[in-house]
Amino acid sequence: MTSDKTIGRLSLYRRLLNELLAGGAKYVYSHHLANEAGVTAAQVRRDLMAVGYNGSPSHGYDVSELVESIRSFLDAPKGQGVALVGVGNLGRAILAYFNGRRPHLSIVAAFDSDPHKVGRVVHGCYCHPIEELPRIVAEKHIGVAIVAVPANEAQELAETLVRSGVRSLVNFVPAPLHVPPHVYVEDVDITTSLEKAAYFARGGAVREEVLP
Amino acid sequence: MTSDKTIGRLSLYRRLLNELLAGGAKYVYSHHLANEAGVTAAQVRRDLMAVGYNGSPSHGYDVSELVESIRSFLDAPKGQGVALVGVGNLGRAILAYFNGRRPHLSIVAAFDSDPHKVGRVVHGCYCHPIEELPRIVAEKHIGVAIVAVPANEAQELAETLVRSGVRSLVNFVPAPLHVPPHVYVEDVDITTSLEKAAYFARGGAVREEVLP
DNA sequence: GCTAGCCTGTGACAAGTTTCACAGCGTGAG
DNA sequence: CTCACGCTGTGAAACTTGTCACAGGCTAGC
Repeated sequence: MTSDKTIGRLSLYRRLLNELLAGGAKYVYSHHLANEAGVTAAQVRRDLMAVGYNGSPSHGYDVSELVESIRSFLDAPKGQGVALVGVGNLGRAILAYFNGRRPHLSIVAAFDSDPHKVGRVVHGCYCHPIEELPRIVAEKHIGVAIVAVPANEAQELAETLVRSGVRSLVNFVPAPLHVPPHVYVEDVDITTSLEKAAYFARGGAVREEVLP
Repeated sequence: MTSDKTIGRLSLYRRLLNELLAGGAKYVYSHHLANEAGVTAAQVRRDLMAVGYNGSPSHGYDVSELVESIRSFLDAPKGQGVALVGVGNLGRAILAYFNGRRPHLSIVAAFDSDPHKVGRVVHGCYCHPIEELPRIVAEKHIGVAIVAVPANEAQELAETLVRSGVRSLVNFVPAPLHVPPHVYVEDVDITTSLEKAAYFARGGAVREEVLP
């Protein structure tokens, strides 16, 4: 029922709220959070309906309580293990990016088919041979996988992952993956993003914010 | 008038069509292309209305003509230069990713504020000091910039880029950039993508908490 | 030459998402 | 105490995006 886009914004709100918390703020109004996030106040309030936390009309939202509500809504109760497949340039950058930062959502295993990479520890993560993927994914109850392999290996890999029990993929390959309906795919397509940006660089982009 | 999402799909269609072309296909039907792209046939036809190319009811679309039509619709007539700012792990991966592959949309300059990176050639791209950004962007008529710097430098950088004449940003920083309305921002937020994937990995339907 | 079949292009409709607008309430000023 | 204010939560309107369904037309086979 809760939409894709709402989930994405909740993730963003949480990060912004954590910053506010670090800055010492105790309460926050929807319009303030909206301004930080670049959306409207009504949208923030609508999104927060999904998590079920109620703010006070006089002070707004209690920042730490709201963070906790979003956390219990978004995060799996027991944490969630993530597998990274493909330890090339992009895979290594992703590992570095997430390294240690996220306790509840960490990359617990890396895989590659290249024997030169297998056995190495990359940014704190051991690289297993791709053949062991089904066993390790099952043993560690990994539900999410990041696909960062060459394009021609992606579809076969996706099928292996799904057979091994993965429920959700983050796909960095610029080609659509064909998976059964119960599997969620989040595409991160840098090529398309760049081409969109190039298209809108000419012609008119219409946004509403201004420089602070 | 043509929406964001249509542009993204056109970029995808073009890549799929190029693959078909490489495979020797001469004609393609909307339902075939739709199947490759993971969308419906009606959507493909609707999207292609934007580019103005007409297929034939009997053979479908002429692949190479269609590719050419999409190209002339999407790409800037004289090509488009792209700047990359931030030559860290992610920036280097992006450089490697795009290296040489795209003639009409190539990264023509890289920038970093770290003196250790300045002057080095990374994946075929010279790294300039950040201070020279306004001059080089103006001289090379760069309209698109990729933002891959630490989060706390992103907003200031965005303002510098906009002042230097950049019209469009691809933002890899997990925080929204505040820019004037004429500037387009394409967010590529890996953190949010992963959190979305994690959310949908569990049934999604099964909410653990109900009303208090 | 005619009919059956399948395709495209597109108006009309449906679904999904965002914004509007207002009731209701707690707070602080007078 | 009372009033006015400004905020939240939410039904309903507005807008955006995707799908349906069919007219029109080319082709193939008879």
